Amino acid sequence: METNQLYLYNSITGKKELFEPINNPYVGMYVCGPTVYGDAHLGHARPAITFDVLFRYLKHVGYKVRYVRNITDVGHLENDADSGEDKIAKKARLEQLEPMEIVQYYTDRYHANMQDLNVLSPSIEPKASGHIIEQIEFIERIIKNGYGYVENGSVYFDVLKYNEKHNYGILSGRNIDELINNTRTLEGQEEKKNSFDFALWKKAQPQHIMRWNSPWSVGFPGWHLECSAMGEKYLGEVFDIHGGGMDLKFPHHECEIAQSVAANNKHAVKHWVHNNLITINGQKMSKSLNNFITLDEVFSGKNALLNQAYSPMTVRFFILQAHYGGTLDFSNEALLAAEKAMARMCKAFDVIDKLVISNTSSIDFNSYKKRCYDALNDDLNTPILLAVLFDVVKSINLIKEGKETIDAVNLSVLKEIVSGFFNEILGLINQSSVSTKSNSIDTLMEVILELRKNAKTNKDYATADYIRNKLSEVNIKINDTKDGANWFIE
RNA sequence: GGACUCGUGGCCGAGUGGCUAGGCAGAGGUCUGCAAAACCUUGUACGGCGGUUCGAAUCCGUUCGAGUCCUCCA
Repeated sequence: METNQLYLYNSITGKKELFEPINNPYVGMYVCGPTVYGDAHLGHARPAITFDVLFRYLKHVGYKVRYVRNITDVGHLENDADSGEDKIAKKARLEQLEPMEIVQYYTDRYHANMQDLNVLSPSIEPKASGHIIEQIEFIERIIKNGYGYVENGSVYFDVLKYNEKHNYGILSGRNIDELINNTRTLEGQEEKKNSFDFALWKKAQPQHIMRWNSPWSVGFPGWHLECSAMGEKYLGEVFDIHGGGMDLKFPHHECEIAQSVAANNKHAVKHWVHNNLITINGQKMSKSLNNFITLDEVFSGKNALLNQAYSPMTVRFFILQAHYGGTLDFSNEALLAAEKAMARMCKAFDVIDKLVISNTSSIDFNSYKKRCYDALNDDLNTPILLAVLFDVVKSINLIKEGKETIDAVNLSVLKEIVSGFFNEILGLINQSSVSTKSNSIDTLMEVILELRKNAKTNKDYATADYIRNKLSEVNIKINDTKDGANWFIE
């Protein structure tokens, strides 16, 4: 699709911009992945799905995409920690486990959640702990260029110095003067020249279990460094897209920009894309606020905030029903609405193979297809795309009822729309058609429905209702239609 | 306090200077032994107050409210 023009909102310019790869047809995309010290929650599903769709769409239109999503397994500090203690190390002590054991455990669980959500694996999933050498080398370059200083075994980034020639705050719209006035006084800041300087390398305290040798001290890399180092390693000094949650804009991504400019004298990222947050009761869902629902809990329904379990596909649909740039508020009502909406869509798609093919078509499915592309090309507008697909659903139903017609050519376009946009790009899976594929149960139900049909013919409604009610108790639902009865598992 | 974002019908959520978003719920209907489901039809919303305009929910100002960030947490 050479004519396809994707416009993406660029956080750094604040405008929708035509996406043009630096090195067509190759596209490099880096997205901040999870910190693996706990189970993923609903909030983590949002960036994963957002950038999964972007990844899928870029591939769909013909680009060769290398998608790098990191695993953060070192270097992060507790929000409320007494004294800057590595998050993972702390949990390790509490649970009497090796840090890497925890990393492995939660990484596996994260992967399982992602698979449930039908999120494709990234091309490369690098771990911070596996790139200590690259990070040290990156720091050396920053120091050599005069933007880092060593103090007591730790290395800090000199923001003020950087800001003389460059613009610190370019992404988040902050300026240094405000940072000076507004930064709170915190403990453990004495080593830094300025409160807003950030660490590139941190000397390990005795309680830190995760530690590596470096030219400056035995310690661990700073919190923003891994993305700069790994992005450069796998995507080059300059690459196309960097994604992540809104909450990462400052300081994380701001610091990344500063690091890359300090090391290479150029901006590493052409296009910044930020997804918004999932809120609950209007507030950000996060670990620190302790108002989160893990994905496992959503899928099982085991959380006091949940009225029921919601399938991974319901969650995916729910997230896609909102534009990635806006907040999305969690509620049982909204999840339930998504579940029903998705079911209705799937049921319509199920009847496509049973549609009667006419000589002419009263509906032009190519125009739907165009609207699908238009929706995605306008800053990945998945809610609009879903609205178009609901128009398609309506058309399918009208054809089914004989009120509209479809010919063979349009039928193939219709199938293309479903497999292309619904399955391939949005990554949704029609589970109603998948779950009923069991030969023995099919045969069994055929027999039962036959017996019930006979009962109905004989006006033995007591027996007919008995069959229906009893099976309903085990979630096998029977519906009578004018073409006979059908059944499904609820 | 500062930076930024947002405020749309019962709920979720698009959009935008004049033309139906969509979904869920509700209402009416079709179908039907009954039920359920399915399908069809249906709503006239854009925080308050000013202003610009032939015309604003959409632009500007102001006000109220909410949120995110402002930390050595991604």
